[in-house]
Amino acid sequence: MKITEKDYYIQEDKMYVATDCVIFGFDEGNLKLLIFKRRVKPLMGTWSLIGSFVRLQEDVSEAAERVLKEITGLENVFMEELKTYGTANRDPGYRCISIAQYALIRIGEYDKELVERHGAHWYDIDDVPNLVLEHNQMVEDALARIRRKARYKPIGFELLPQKFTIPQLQRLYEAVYQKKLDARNFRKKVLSLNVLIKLDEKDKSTSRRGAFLYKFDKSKYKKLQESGFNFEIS
Amino acid sequence: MKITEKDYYIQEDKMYVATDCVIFGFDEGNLKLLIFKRRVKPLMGTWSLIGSFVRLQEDVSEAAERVLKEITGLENVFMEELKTYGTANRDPGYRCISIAQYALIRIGEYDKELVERHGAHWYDIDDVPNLVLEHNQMVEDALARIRRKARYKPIGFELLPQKFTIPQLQRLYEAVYQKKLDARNFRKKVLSLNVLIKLDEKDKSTSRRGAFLYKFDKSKYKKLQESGFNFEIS
DNA sequence: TCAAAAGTGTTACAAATACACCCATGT
DNA sequence: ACATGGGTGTATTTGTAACACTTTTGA
Repeated sequence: MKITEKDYYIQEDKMYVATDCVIFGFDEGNLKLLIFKRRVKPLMGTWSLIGSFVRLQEDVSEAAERVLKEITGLENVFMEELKTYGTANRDPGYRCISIAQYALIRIGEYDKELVERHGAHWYDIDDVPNLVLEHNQMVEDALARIRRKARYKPIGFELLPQKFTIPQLQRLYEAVYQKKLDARNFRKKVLSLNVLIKLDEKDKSTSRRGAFLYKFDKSKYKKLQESGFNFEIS
Repeated sequence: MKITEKDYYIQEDKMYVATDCVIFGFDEGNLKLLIFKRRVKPLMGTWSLIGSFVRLQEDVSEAAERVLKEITGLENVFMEELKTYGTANRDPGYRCISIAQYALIRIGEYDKELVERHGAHWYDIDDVPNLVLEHNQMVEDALARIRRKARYKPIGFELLPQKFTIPQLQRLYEAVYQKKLDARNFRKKVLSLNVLIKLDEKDKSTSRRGAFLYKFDKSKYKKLQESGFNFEIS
């Protein structure tokens, strides 16, 4: 027996539900944020996170995946709910709550043409302009989240290309934690986690000597994500 | 200039937004959950978390506070967003997303008459019956959250009465972590956090000798909540 | 040959763990 | 006097933190 809306809920209030996406990338030692210029009213032309209204027939997470794919061309990206921004007066149009998500993506793997067509731009995380509504707050909250989370889950690793060097991984952690780490201690700790596979190739783009490339042992990496670890370092 | 709904949003979908509240308490060595019997259709008579639709003119968090007060009489309770349950088909009535919250309350401080009038009941956390919709999932997720969170924030402390003994605090942590802790190490660690004030009174309800009562140093306790700590123990 | 980043080990210190007995009191 | 939970100290282990020099190689 299908229960119809009319029966029970009709006297309650309906509202818009949106989802906004804080998209982090990592490049050249800097943590970066992908934002774009709004092409729709209201507030057309201002910088904004990507987002969308959630449709009746889609999950909230599907809406986030949809908009991410529309703009970056990416699918199967690490994405997680951040929190709900649900104050009554947050949207100047009509009552609308937003469920913010954050995503970690590999810069270089997204569709550049798509991004440009949508007026998107990567900003250094320390250099983000004013965004629409409370989107700057969302970015701050997402940053705080990944800074905490990086201490017990190998979350930062989602941001690197498939093959990466240990100094590269270290620069990522330095960007996330915003402090210099000791190279010996870092290497020791990372290798002790036992999820890296050393390759025979070297990356010579940052030094004459070159640094060995590594990749993740996917199954061990997954176990580590489930069990967590403790990554306090220098 | 007030922007009206009609201008921009009218072609988008609206839906119901609800909030459900996972309410934890602690008593006699057990972590407990407050649930109640639904008095409204659909699914009248089944066990359920407390919850409510969010109204157009109230914040999501206000809706959660409203329903918590209606049923327990409590205000100014520790409550935090858990996550959104937003699949398209979760509600048999009409599209409705729910933003789950979790609250930690002091058993004994809530209004018993109110609770009974609303058909509420405290269940041991290991003994929770089947709940409506995905509410069992919400409880599991909330449990996982507090178990993790108890390791770096003094979150568990919200569950104790104003005056409490160290063995009581230990039993709380044992209930949250689901393992026995070493009394000496526990005491050492807790006292080293430097947020407890020893009182002259003893609680003799659990032993002939009695255990000294303590209370929290509120300002130090707040600082600890902000800065976090590390509570890995035995 | 030199500049610039990669790679490597050891010691000192701090924190967590394991562990067993005496204390206070009501009955 | 005894049963029950409260309270205490130390040695061991584990993990983090601090620290400086050699290697490689393209220009």
